[in-house]
Amino acid sequence: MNIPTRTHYAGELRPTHIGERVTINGWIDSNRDMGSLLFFDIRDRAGKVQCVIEPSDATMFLYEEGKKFRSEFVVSIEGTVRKRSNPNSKIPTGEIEILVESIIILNEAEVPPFVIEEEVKANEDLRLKYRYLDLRRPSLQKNLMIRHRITKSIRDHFDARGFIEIETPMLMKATPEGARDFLVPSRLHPGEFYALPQSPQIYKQILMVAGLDKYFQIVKCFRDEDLRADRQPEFTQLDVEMSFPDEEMVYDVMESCLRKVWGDVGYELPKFLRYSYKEVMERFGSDKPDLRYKLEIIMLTEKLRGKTEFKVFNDVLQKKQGTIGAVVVPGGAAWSRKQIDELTELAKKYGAGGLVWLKKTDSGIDSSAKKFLTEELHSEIAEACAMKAGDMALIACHEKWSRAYTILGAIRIEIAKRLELTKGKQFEFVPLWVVNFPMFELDEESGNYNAMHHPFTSPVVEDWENRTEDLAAIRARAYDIVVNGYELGSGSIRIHDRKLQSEVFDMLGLSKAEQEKKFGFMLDAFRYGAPPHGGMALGIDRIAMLCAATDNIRDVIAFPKTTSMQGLMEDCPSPIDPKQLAELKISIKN
RNA sequence: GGAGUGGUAGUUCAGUUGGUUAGAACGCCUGCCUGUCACGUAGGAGGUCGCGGGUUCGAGUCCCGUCCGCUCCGCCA
Repeated sequence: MNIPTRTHYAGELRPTHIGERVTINGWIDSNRDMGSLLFFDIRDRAGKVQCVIEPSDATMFLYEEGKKFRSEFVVSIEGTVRKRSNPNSKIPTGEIEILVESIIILNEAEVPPFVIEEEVKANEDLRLKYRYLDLRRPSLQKNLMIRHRITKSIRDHFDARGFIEIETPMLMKATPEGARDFLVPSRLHPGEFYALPQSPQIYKQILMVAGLDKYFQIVKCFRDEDLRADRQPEFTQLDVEMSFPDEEMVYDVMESCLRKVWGDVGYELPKFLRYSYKEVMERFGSDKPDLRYKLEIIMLTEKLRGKTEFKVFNDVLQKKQGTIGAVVVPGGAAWSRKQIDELTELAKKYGAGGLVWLKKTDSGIDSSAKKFLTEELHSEIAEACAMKAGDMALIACHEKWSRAYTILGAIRIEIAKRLELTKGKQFEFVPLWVVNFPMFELDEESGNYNAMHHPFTSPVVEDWENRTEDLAAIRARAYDIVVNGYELGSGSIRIHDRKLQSEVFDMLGLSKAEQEKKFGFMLDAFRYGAPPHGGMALGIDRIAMLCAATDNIRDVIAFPKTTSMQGLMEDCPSPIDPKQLAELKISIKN
């Protein structure tokens, strides 16, 4: 069968095409049989258009063929575009229709397991199993087109600035710091393994040593960790590295990149805010705050010190890092016991013992800790929180500084959700840099220090030189980009000095032997003239989520995995055949 | 690893205190219909109540286990 050559996409036909003879190839979206008058819509990736078969002796054969149409048949039709007598203002092609003159059914289709329509009703697992059907929906096609626009925009941007895209290996050395690696057994070297990259971090640094100067790559990365609504086991990063940079140079190239990306998909990105890690934690209770709304946290630690007999507060205040803070719910005095209980449960999930509420009304101030706090203290708290009559403050505390603010941050987000503070703001973007992260983080379980960013991050020189036993006080030359509550990516100025790198490894508890074994090749590279360098990595999937206004990462990935890391369509992972397995066993053995 | 929540027709769901033959809407099939576009209209087919076990005269419903989806905590240098 000759496949007729398409002249137009269905969705692009407009009144300017009236009178033209066109050929459309696509899927039957719906058909409406009026007896002897037959309407059907043809859909392709550009949209859909109505076709009509009118009765006459000459077109009887068309009518008979058209009667056979069912949903999702693949057809080719030829006909003439004409103005509709009854226009449909709801669709872009609504002013015209195609008067059908020829029909070819290219392929039939079984009744699909769910109706393919924009207002999706089927559950996600069913849609994932039949992903090829779900992907026929205009919104998912639009998301993939947005994603294409984003990567195209990024490549243009970095190309114009003299960056070159270089591919790095997918089979690399396992470096089991950080996230779990996906491992690939080596057949030729039994007992040895490759790992899939969690990031091309070391390769890109070595490219700087090699003198490539400005590198970028749009690259798949893999992490064998549990999933979330915004996290997949394989994800796409924009990876960037440059030689001889300072922070401002990185900020400039990344900011202008994102501004161009957003512009190319149709939105204007405002000026980036800049906050220190400490400031975002203390004001918003998160290192990736959504700043489309305020609801700032109010510090009460010093306000309450020595002023109360309340054991819950006093126990916390005795600890070095003990922190008490509050978030005000505008109009929250009207909240029910049940609503407050739900917030309390949320706080407990994040490690709080409970929540104290304090309501201010025209008749005075009431609180759940009334027995323990004086009336005067009630007023002081209300004043510190700048409460108006009708407001409620939710007070939480924890002996650990960052935990206290994390609890308050979670409450802040939940309040915003309940008050619908982001409603209608899905295309309002508030980008910010979070800077001055601590270099090290104390792991409470082991008592060891971990790198907060990664072990290749350069410390702030003066902090490093004046360091004490409190390693958490050392700041890193690291930075994150955050937009609307999503960490879009992070980066740093790297260590390029072999000795310093080795000292940092020491502090992280890596013996010299381990350093040599795991990172020897990198330390070796640093022997031969490593330039100062730094860069960043951004999550393309999350950028696409924001631009597509979805909070589900699966909506911007063609073939995503479920939260238990399965591919429902292809059914993977899956057992392998015995021969493969036998060979694998040999590879793993020893 | 943990918590919550869901799993009933092709799909989305309802199903009361455990009680006769498990319902609705959409979809599907057949007929009718010349301006529909969520077409209308008349009729019809369609069920391993996720799976396994238990309690009971009797289980979609109660109990135990298990699998799967989603969300979250831990985790994600």
